[in-house]
Amino acid sequence: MGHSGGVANRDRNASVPLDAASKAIIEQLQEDGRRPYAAIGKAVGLSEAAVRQRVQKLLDQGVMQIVAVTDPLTVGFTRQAMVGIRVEGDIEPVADALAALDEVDYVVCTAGSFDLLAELVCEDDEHLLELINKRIRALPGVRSTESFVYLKLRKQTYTWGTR
Amino acid sequence: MGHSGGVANRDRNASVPLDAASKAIIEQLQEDGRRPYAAIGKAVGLSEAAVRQRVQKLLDQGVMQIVAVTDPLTVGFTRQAMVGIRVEGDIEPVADALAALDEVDYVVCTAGSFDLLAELVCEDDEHLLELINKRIRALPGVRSTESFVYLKLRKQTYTWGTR
DNA sequence: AAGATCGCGACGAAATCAGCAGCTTCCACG
DNA sequence: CGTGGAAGCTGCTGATTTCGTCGCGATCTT
Repeated sequence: MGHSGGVANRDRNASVPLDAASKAIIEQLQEDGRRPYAAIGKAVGLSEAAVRQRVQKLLDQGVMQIVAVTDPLTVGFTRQAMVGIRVEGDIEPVADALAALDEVDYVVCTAGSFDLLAELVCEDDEHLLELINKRIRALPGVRSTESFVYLKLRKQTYTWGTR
Repeated sequence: MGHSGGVANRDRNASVPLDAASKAIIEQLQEDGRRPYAAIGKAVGLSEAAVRQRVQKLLDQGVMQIVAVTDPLTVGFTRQAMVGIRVEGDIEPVADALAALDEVDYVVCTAGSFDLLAELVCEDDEHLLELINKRIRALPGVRSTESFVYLKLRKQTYTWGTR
């Protein structure tokens, strides 16, 4: 796929333990992804070089990524939806197949009345319909799906900090 | 709230028309939010200053934001969930109330068997339980909720490009 | 048609980044 | 205990990038 790979792709469940300094660095970059290393260093009490090394390592490890995020509705994707999926048999291969689709930007395994949730980004209704009916429901192991078409995005933040 | 505000907070439904150059710039920054302006300029055929001015405008307009994103599970939030909510009466005030909660990082109005979807980020089970039972279900207008606790994040990308 | 506005390219000054060497700390191991 | 090694931090230097500003040309405005 043309994607550069998202968080949790490198070490799937690595659960890298983060010390206080790295968490503080992440919080700084959650506020502004382009904040200079020196400014971050001043805020967290490290030298500029140390911050740079840590940031690079966090990126390499896949713990975080620094990217531009947009509201898809404002950049030409007029239809978005969340799809709840019930699977029979192994969930993993279905999750993998979903993750391989370019229009799917988010896949999560869940407990509850769905086994998987996937967020879809489409150009129009026709595209969305084709994706759900022809490609997602056709995946082996998919028992049923339920779609929630997005009407309005109300909140989208990335600054939840760390603990 | 302590949040800096997400996409679509400034001009809610602004739908700013983006020309090809701005779209190309956004795509560059979706790959790497720290890519230098000069490199972006070379890729999209503009000068460094032009890229810089356009990026600044896109940020000011709220069309995009450049931030660090992480898998919350790796930074100390052990419990995440999506909550589907059925509302009676106006949806807007409920959406506003949800958006005001710090633990809620994502709120969207949907068509389908839920009126709203909200993503929650919590520190532990107790925190999650308290949030759903005491604060979300107690909101006026909330008829019922259904929770999907996250077991494993499989894909999370922001590089869907533009159209 | 003159004037105003907007976006872009150009350029210099200042800030930032990248790589490297040296130092300290902390363990593991003999 | 003492030593080797790894990891992390700092300070340094040169290269790169960012930032403010200016002038130009195209497009609108009146």
